[in-house]
This record gives sequence, C-alpha cells and structure tokens, in this order.
Amino acid sequence: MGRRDEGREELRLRLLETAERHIAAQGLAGLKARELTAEAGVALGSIYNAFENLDLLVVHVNARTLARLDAALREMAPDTLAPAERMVALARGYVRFALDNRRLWAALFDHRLPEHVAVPEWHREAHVRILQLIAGPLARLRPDLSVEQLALRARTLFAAVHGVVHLSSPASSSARPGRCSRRRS
Amino acid sequence: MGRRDEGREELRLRLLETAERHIAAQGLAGLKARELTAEAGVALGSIYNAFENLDLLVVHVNARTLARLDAALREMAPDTLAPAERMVALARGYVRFALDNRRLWAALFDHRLPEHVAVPEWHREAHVRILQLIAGPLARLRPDLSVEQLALRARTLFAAVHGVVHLSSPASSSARPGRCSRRRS
DNA sequence: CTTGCCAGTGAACGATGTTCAAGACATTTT
DNA sequence: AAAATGTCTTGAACATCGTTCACTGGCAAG
Repeated sequence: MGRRDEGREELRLRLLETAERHIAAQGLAGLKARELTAEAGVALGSIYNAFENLDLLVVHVNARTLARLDAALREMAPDTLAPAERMVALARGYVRFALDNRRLWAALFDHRLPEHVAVPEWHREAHVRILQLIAGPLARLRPDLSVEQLALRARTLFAAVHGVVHLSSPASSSARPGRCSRRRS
Repeated sequence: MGRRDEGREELRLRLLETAERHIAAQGLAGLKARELTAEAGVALGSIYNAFENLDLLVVHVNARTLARLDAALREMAPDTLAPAERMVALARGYVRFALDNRRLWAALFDHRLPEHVAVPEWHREAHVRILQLIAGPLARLRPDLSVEQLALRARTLFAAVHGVVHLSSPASSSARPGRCSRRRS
C-alpha cells in the first residue's frame, strides 16, 4: 500500500522536474504533453495519473518557482537590515531573480487557468508570503497604517516594481503556443 | 480592378469588427477561427485572404484598441492642464479605460506573437505615441532630463501604473485557450 | 460568347490536450 | 501455489484548434 503512494509521489516529482527544466529551456509555450512525457520516460497518460491536468502541473511548477523566489528574497533582504534598505534589497532581489530565471519567472504570469477555474488555495498562500515579505519592513516605516492598508500598499508596491521589471524584460515579447506550419510541397 | 481592393478592405474591416466584438464579449481566449468566420458570415479560409494569420488579425484589433486608448487619454488630459495635473489625468484615464474596456485592454498584453516573429513597426509606433503622451508633461516637469532619459522615465512611469492596474484587475485571472472537455458517456 | 483569372470556399491536415479500455503488476484470499 | 481482486500504467483514439490548398463560381477582357 505504501509503495504505491511513494511511486505516485516519485512520478509527480519526475514530471515536475522535467517540466521545470523544459520551461526553463524552451519557455512555457514550448511545454507539450507529448514532449514532456517522452523526456520524462513515462507514458502520455501518466500526466493525468499524477495531476488533474497539464494546467495544474504548471501551477505546481510555478509554486516551486515562487518558493525559490521567496527563499532568494529572504536571503537577499535579511531582517538585520534597516527597513528602508530592506525594501530596496527586495526590489533588487526581484530584478535579479527575474534575470536569473527569465523563463520560469515569465511562466509565473504568462500562465492562465481556464475561465472559472479557481487558483488552488496553497498557491495563493505562496503569493501572500511574498507580499508579507514586503509588508514587514513597510510596517516599520509606516506604523500609522492599518493591517488592511499595509496589505494593500504592499500589493501596490509589488505591482509597480513588477510592472517595471516586466515591461523592461525581453521575455515579454516571446513565446506563444506553437502554430501549425505545414511543410510546403 | 479597383473594386477588388475595396472588397478586400471591406472583408478586413468586417473580420476586424467581428473579432473586436468577440474579444470584448468572450475575451481573447474565446476567439476561435471557426466561430469568428461563422459570426462574420464568411468562409474559414477568408481569414487568410485578409490577413497573414489569426495572430496578425489580433494585432490589428490591438492597434485599434491602442488608438482608442490614445484618443481617450488625449481627451482626458488636454494640454490646457498644468503638467502635474496632466500626469494625474493620464493615470486616471488609463484606469478608466482599463475598466471600461476590460477584455480588449487585457488582450493588449495577454496576446503573444510566436517566438522570433517581430511586432509590426506600425504597431510599435502606436505604443510610442502613448509614451510620448507621458513624455510631454514630464519634459516640462523635468527640463533637466535628456530626450533619452525622458523616454526611459516615461516608459518606467507607464510600466509602474500599468502594473498596479494590471494586478488589481480581475481580468488577470481569467481566459485561457479552451481545453478539451469531452462529454462523458 | 468565349476565355482567363482570381477571390472565396470548406474539406483535409498536423498538432495539441484529454480520455479510457485493456494490459501489467502487486497484494490478498482460498 | 493458484486464483481472485484490486490498482497503476499505457498508448491508441478523440475533439478541437489554426492553417493549407485544390477547386469553383462569377466578373472582366478579348
């Protein structure tokens, strides 16, 4: 009984890591079910044994990326720094991460779930953790703000920085799900 | 001879307006070649008589949206205003436009061309016109900046405002090219 | 009236994500 | 040990997508 669950977790991890490598190399648009499973050495249908569908697999990859971003930011902006310096370090850390992980970072916001399909709760929490990273030093800079105001302002700050990084990134102009281009006769 | 070209332009316009309506109603992800042509009352292949492919058609729709945004901003931020007030009016105008044209506005940055396919020059110019709208009052506020610094700062300002509007918009969580969901037996 | 031409048409194609009957394998029961 | 009973894995089949191209109908020129 236990071995089956281990095998399942092993399969999930194998697909996750293969998909991550593939996205990092080819971009989110280059991730096809058949290539992915061939590269991972498993059958096409195995995706649906390990995950609900390919979209959810991508969400899992994005969650990993978000966790790595979170770790990188915590390392670059330790709480030994003064609040203002910490904010700057967070912004610089974000830029650095985006440059060092271009395609995986792009996948974070390029990917869209089908309409009316909610983002899993555990993935939302990963976002919240990033925002709390900003809200921390912000609270010390602005002790007058309420918790709600703090959360809103952290979101706004992140959005502004992200917008600048995003528009400056060359990654924004590339990658689309492949079109058909049949060979000419 | 002349009538043929008129007919071609007529077809382009028909497809353009139908696609625009469809995107405004269903979102960019809901735009399928077959639905579009059926709705426009033309054959499937007609798309490729009028445009290079569906992607380029979308770029044309986006160009129209960008032109409407440009016009809306020029109306909301006339040069009779003081520079600082004009900047604020531009930002408010952008938010207003995004709210009033959610899906068409979302299509502006949701849409991605296939890799290695360059954005047409005339579409880049439409972007530049928006940025010049920002650079105008900015130049009066900061006469010390060079033209290049002005352009860069206008881009950054736009990106920051856009990032905030984007992340606050509910449109960011919806819309993906439809997946298969075969009916159960 | 005949001829040539070309824009419009839609069946066919390759690619894609997803499903599911059937086989492979392990575990438990007799 | 053999049989029974699940569970996981597999890949052919399916629906749907953008795109192509041989055909055709109607207009203009001869």
